Amino acid sequence: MKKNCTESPICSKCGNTQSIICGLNDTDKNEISYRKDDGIYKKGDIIFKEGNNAHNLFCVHKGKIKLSKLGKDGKEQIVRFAKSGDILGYRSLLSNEPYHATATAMEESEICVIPKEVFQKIVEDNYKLSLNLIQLLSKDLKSAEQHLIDVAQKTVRERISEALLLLITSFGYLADGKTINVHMTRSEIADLAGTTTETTIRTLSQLSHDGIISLEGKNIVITNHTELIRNTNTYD
Amino acid sequence: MKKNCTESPICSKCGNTQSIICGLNDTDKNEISYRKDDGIYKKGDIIFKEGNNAHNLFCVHKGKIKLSKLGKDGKEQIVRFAKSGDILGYRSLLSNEPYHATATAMEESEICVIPKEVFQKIVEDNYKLSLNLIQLLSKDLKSAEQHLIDVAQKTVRERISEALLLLITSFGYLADGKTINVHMTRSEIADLAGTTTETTIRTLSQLSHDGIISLEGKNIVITNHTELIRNTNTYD
DNA sequence: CATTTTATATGATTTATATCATTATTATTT
DNA sequence: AAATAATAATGATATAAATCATATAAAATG
Repeated sequence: MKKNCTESPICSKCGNTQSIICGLNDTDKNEISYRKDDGIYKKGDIIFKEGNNAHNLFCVHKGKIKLSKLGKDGKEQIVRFAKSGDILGYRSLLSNEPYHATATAMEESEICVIPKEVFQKIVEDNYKLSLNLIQLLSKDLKSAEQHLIDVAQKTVRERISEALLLLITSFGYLADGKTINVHMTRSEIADLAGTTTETTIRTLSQLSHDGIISLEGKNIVITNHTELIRNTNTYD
Repeated sequence: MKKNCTESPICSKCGNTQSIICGLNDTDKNEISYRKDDGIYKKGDIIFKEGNNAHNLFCVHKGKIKLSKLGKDGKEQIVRFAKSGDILGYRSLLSNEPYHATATAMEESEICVIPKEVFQKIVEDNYKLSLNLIQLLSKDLKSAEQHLIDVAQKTVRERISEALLLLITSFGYLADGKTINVHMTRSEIADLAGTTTETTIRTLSQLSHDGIISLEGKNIVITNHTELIRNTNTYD
């Protein structure tokens, strides 16, 4: 559910320096600022749906988003996350396809909505931007392939350990440097690791029992990072 | 093992019209023809290895290639295939990273080897090419994400059915219109479907018993395509 | 604040698939 | 052609994880 926001972020003054939009010149940024719409999405709100026609590029100004696809019997599979500075939907716009996944806000998020034509126009006269998009796609493809191997070959305990590490790289820690900076239900973690809710609950409490993590309400605290990595059974 | 070939294919006269190289102008094609090297790879030959530094773009002129990554305990996972007209290694060249996967010839293959600098130079002054690369990456990412869900959520029988369909879309049929145009061992099919050799053997003979396929020596013949699709348990 | 809903926790049971073991068949090499 | 190696085929057994069932705790809602 999108609502209008009183003060819309201005692209040329956006704090997200790592965003792909930031590499653009001021003319382009101003064009985007002028044409874009701005939306606040509440926790659980759907930003776009898998299979729907793609009309916009989404630029996450603030918040946390999960990208998921529907699998067998409607079971959800989380494919990746997005946070401040990330852009969503560009793949569909570039190849004129429907959205590949469903984007859901994991917490209150502020997202700039840039119309398809504006984005396409800017890509057309920005060779540099197209190279950056290639980098982005390469990165996403690389992690998708890795995720594939993980899910295909690892045990549930290894996959859940991987999932926790992914949450850390995606969202980081709270100020204490050990509490994962995101709230997810056991069921969502299951959708990420490719297992069931019950097994996730059991495995997390095992990890907790083994002193690797600590479950404190909605928070997951990493108490032994080295051991967590060892539990993923990866060597690189 | 690379050998010199007496008559190297000339890019401007290459029959592979679908290749990304074909969209280039004659100047670029001639530059590639002049600078490229040409190699014949025998069945089982490794074209490049996961983790090695990337120095070349590979353009498959003829043959069949499997791209695989090493997973847990050295277990192989096939991530995709390449055939005539496909290019390999471009992702690593564009992002200056080592090769992401190992490329192995599945049968005698003829592959043009284009030096990194030549490719990079051409990408630099070819905006159109960079857009095509984006399309390619998008396509690969899309299928990687689908493959992820398949492996995560489907049963072995469903995954093996998917694997057979992937072989069909990758390599097509022989002239009879029903024999899959590629030879793979049960172990390789297992590496593709993410299961074990024994289970693959059992499942294939079940599919054969159910009249969906027919196992004729090294060949797999699809006798009931509709039923094979139904066995993948996919609806789209 | 009571009530309904949603999330977490654990136990018991089942099942798909891996693993181990052996034999048969088909290729490859000498 | 004989010998060797690689691949395919089956059976028996073990096991990780799903499924089913129920209980408790926490959040959301009227």
